[in-house]
Amino acid sequence: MARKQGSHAEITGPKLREAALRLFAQSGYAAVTMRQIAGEVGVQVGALYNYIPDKQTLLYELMKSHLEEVLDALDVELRTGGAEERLRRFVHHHIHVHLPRRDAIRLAYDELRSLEPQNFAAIEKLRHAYENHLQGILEQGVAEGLFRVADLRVTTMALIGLLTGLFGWYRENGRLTPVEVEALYYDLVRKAIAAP
Amino acid sequence: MARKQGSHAEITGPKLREAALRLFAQSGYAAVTMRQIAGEVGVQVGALYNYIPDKQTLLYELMKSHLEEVLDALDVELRTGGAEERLRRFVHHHIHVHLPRRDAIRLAYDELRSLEPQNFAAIEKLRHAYENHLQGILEQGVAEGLFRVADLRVTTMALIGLLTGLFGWYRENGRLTPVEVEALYYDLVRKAIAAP
DNA sequence: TTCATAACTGAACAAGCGTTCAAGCGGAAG
DNA sequence: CTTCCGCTTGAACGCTTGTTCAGTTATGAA
Repeated sequence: MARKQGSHAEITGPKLREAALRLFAQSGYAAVTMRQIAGEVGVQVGALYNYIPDKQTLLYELMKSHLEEVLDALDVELRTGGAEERLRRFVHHHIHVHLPRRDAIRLAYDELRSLEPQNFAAIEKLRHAYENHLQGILEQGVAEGLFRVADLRVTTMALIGLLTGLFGWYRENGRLTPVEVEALYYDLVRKAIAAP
Repeated sequence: MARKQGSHAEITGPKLREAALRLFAQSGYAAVTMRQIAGEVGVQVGALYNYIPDKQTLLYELMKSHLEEVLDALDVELRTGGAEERLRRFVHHHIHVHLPRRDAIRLAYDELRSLEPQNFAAIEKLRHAYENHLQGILEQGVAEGLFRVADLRVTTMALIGLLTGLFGWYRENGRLTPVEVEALYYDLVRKAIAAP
């Protein structure tokens, strides 16, 4: 029977994932050692292997659970509405979900190359699902005559790049609040694809 | 007296830099071993150290020489012209210089974290110089009444993100030629900041 | 209080790391 | 042809890597 109290498992498990996420995002998967992670958790290396089968699976699970979480929330958010309203919600969701999770999105974009082929394929699929949400909104907007998009795929990828670049330079304690930055980014996106 | 023919130095040197650039961009600095690089060059590990003092300096020199090259070319390109013309040349230059050098720009953006503090500071400076070129164009455009920019710094960073995201997904043998993709990206940039 | 066992320690493992260097090869200079 | 030396080899160095595991600790259940 599983112990419910007094067990460290329910502390060490999350601490391990937090530390790994932070360190992987900061220094890159290959540059982080299991001993570094153990040090942050406050435990010896060997103890980590009560929670994960190996380092590669740890990376994969971190990326997968983040992307699934974000996609689930997005599905709900975009269920209804016109193209303009859905675009606004997409930008809002993208920025507000990721800003407090900068480490997670940097993993999802930078560390694809550190995944073994099978894991890579699974994560790539989730990333495509995310891109396709935006692409669907653009299609809808074109159909509604609200947007003008010269090339659907290129515009989708360009806007994803625009929105994701934010996490490379934004600083929590900088000049602008998340709300201000969201308004500025939405304005750029909206104007870039507005029908004349 | 330096040998001019029959010496391998003038073959091995460039081959080393090419291989290192490719492998670093592909797998990340930390994940690439000196033995892997030597293997690609067709030489034993020890031989590499006739050309570089150590691995870290190799990374630094690759990033530095790429950025300096790009900046020098940009200085010439943007010397004259109105804001609209200079913006067009900036986008043209950015895309056409980097597309055949995808590895180099990925290094410059992804591997900043692999640099030791002193090297990091030097590279960061060059990156800022690049961003400031675009920012100068935007300022000029606003002064000329051609562009409308709500926040100069945010717009600069957003557009850099937009333009740089391209190198994450564009494929040489894909559906679109560099010229087509440049036109599409320029259109997005132009509309995003156009004065009404 | 006793017992079972989840959680952790501490040491060990083979493999691989960046870097060094004595020794040898082979083409250019004399 | 002989000498010289830039370039390369092949082995070695001390250290770190991810992972394993027998043994210890400490907790909740009985």
